[in-house]
Amino acid sequence: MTAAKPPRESRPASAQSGRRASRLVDIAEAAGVHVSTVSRVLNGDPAQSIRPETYERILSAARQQGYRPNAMARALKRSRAGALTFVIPLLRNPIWVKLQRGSLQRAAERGYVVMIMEEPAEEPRPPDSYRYLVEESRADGLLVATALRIPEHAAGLPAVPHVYVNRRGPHRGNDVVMDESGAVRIFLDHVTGLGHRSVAIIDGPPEVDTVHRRVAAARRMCASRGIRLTVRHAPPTEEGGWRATTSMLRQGPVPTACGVGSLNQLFGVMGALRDAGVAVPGTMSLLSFDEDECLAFLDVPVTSVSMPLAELGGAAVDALIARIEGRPAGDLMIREPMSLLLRGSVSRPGAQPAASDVEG
Amino acid sequence: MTAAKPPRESRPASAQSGRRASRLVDIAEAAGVHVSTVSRVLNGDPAQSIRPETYERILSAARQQGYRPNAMARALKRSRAGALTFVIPLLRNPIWVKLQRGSLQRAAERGYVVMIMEEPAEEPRPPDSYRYLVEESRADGLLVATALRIPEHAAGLPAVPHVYVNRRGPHRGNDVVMDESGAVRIFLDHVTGLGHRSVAIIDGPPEVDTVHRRVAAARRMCASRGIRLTVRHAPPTEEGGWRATTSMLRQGPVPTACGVGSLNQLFGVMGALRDAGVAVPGTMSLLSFDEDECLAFLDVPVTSVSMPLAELGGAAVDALIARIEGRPAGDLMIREPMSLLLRGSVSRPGAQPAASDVEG
DNA sequence: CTGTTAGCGCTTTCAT
DNA sequence: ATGAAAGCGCTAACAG
Repeated sequence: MTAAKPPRESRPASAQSGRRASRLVDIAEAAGVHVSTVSRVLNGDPAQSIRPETYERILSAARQQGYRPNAMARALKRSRAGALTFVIPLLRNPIWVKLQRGSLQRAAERGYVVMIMEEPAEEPRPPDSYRYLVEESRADGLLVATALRIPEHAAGLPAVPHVYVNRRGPHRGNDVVMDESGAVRIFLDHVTGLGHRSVAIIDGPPEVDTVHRRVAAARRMCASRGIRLTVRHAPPTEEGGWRATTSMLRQGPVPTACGVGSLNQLFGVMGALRDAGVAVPGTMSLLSFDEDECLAFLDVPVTSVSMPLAELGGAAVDALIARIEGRPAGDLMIREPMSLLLRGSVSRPGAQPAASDVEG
Repeated sequence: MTAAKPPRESRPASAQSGRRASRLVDIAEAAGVHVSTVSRVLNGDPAQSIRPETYERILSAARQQGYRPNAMARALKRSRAGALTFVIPLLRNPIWVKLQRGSLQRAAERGYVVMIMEEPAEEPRPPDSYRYLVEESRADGLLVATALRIPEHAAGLPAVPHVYVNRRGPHRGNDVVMDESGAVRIFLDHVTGLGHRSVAIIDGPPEVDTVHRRVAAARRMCASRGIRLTVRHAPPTEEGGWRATTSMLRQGPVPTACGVGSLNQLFGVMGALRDAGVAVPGTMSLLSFDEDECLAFLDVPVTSVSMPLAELGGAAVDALIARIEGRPAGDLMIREPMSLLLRGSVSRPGAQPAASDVEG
C-alpha cells in the first residue's frame, strides 16, 4: 500500500546551489533526537529543560550543517510572515532615503524584513491596492507613505494592519507624522525675528498632507502675528518651483522671505530668482524645509530646517509592529530632533548681498 | 481516540482584521468540489478539462470570497519564494532611485516582489552576508549593487542565485553593468572636439567598480589621443568633491575640462571652483556623469551624460530570474539609451563666461 | 473530468 | 526530558 519513500534527489535543486539547505529533520538525525526537540532547543523554548548533553549535540550539529530555519514554513505555521511592506513614492527627493534607512534598521532590529513597493508618482494608486500583500500573507502589515490625500483614496485600509507614514490617513488612529507646524514655526520665528513682515511659502500641491499642514500652520501663525503671507502651490519639481517663483515675482508686493517645501522645488526657485535678478539673501531670504548636505555647497548656501526623518521611519515600524501584535495604539507625532541649520540664505530684509544668517 | 476538530475560532485573528482570509478549502466547500479542483482552475492548469459549469461555480465563489492564494504556503510547496532581494547602498545619489524603479517594475511584471536591504555605506558588509535571505528561502535570489570590490568581499556568493548590478563580481559571469567606457568616450569626444587638450576626472574611490572602469577608459583613450589626463579620487560626497578640486587647483597645470563622477561630488566641485574664482565654463568646463533634473536649474546649468539606469535595473531582474530558473546566462552590458545632455557648463577652452555648449 | 493522497518544513499540544 | 502526531494552505502526481 504505502510505497517506499522516494529518494531525496527528487526535489528541485536550485540552479546554482549544489547542496540542499539543511532542515530540522537533518540535524535531528545527526543529533539522534526528534525534530521537535531540535525545534525547542533552537528556539530557546522557555519551558525547556533539556539535558545539556543533547543540547550541545543539537547545537553543534546545527552549526556544522549551517542550518537556517525556513522562513516560509515558519510563517505558514505561525501565520506570521515576519515581513513588512513599505509603500513609498520613489522620488528623487532625498528625504525618502533617510526614511527608508530608519525603517530598515528598526525593522531589522525587531526581526522583520522590509519589502519596498514603489508608488508610481504619476498615477498614484489608492493604498487599498496594496493590501493584497497582507492578504497573501507575504507581509504582516503595511507602511504607507504615499503622499496624497484625495477622495478616491479615502477608503483606507480596514482589516489590514497598517500605518500611514508622514501623512494622515482617512480615519485617524494609524498615523505617524512629523511636526510640520513646528518646522513652520522655526521658519517664521527666524525670519520675523530678523524683521521680515511679508513672507512666502512655495510648496507642493495642497493634496499632499505635509504641505497641507505646513500651509495651515503658516496661515494661522501669520494671522496671529500680523504677518503678510503669500502661498504658492506647485508640482514638487524644479520646474514647479521655477514657475511658482516667476509668477509670484510678477504679481504684487513681493515678499522678502520665502520657505520652500522640497529640495527639487528649491533648485527651481533659486533659478527663477537668479533669472529675475533677485539677490539672495539681499532682496529675498530663502529657507528650505528639506535638508540635504548639498545645500551647504550651493552658490549661496541655503538655510534649512532639518526634520527627524530616520526617527520617523523607526517609529513607524514600531507602531506597525504594535498593531500587528494587537497592542493598543494611536496617532503619533515625531518632534525630535528638529533643528534650524543656519547657512547664508537668510538675512535682514533689504540687507546687502554679502550678509549671512544673523543670530536671533 | 481522535478528538473532534477544534472550532475554527481557535486560530489567531490579526489585530485589525475581523474575517479570516479565505482558503482554497473554503471556496472548495462553497463550490461543492475538492480543493485540488479549485487549485487547478485557479492556476489555469494547462492539462485542465474542467466542466464549464463547475469552472464558473469555482470562479464566482473565489471572487465572492475575495480569495487570495497564501504566498507562504505556495512558496513552501513549490520551494520558490517569488521574491528577490536587492542589496543596495541607500545613498542620497538619485541614481539608486532610478535603478530601484527599473527593478521594481520589471519584477512586478514577472510576478516577483522585491525586498530592499540597505547596505550601510559606512561599513560595507560582504555580499556573502546576505545569502541567509535565500537560505531561509525568503528570496529566490540576490541583486547585489554594493559598490565596493575589495579583497574581503572577494569570496562572492557561490551556491546562491545572484547578479551583481552596476559592478562586477569577483568571478565574472554574473554581472550586469553599464557602458562606463562609452560614457567616458562621450565626455572626451565632446571636450576634445571643442579643443581641450588637458582634462580631469574627479571621481569616487578606485575601489568602486564603476569608478575603476571610467578611469581606466579615460587613461586608455587619453593616451591614444595625446590628451593630458588628471585623475582625482575622493569620497563620493560634496566634501570629497570640494577637497579634490581645491587640491587639484593648487597643483601644477590646471586642466581646462573636468568630468565629475557623482552628483554629490559635483556640488562640492562647483563650490570649490567658485571659492577659487574659477569661471565655469570660461576657465573650466564641467560635465557630470550623473544626470539629474536639478542640473538644468543650477547657477550655470551643467552638461551631463545620461545613463540607462532604469534599463539596468530591469535587465538585472531578468538576468537574476534566468539564473533562478536555471537558464544559461552570462555577463551583460547595458548600452542604451545613453546620451549627452548639452547644457551650459562646457565651452571651448579659454572662452568667455557667457559661452554655452557649442555643437561638435 | 474530478477526488485521493502525500507531503513542503516547521511549531505545538499532548503523551510518556 | 523527549517523542508522537497533527496540521498551517497549497500543489502535484496518481487514481479512478
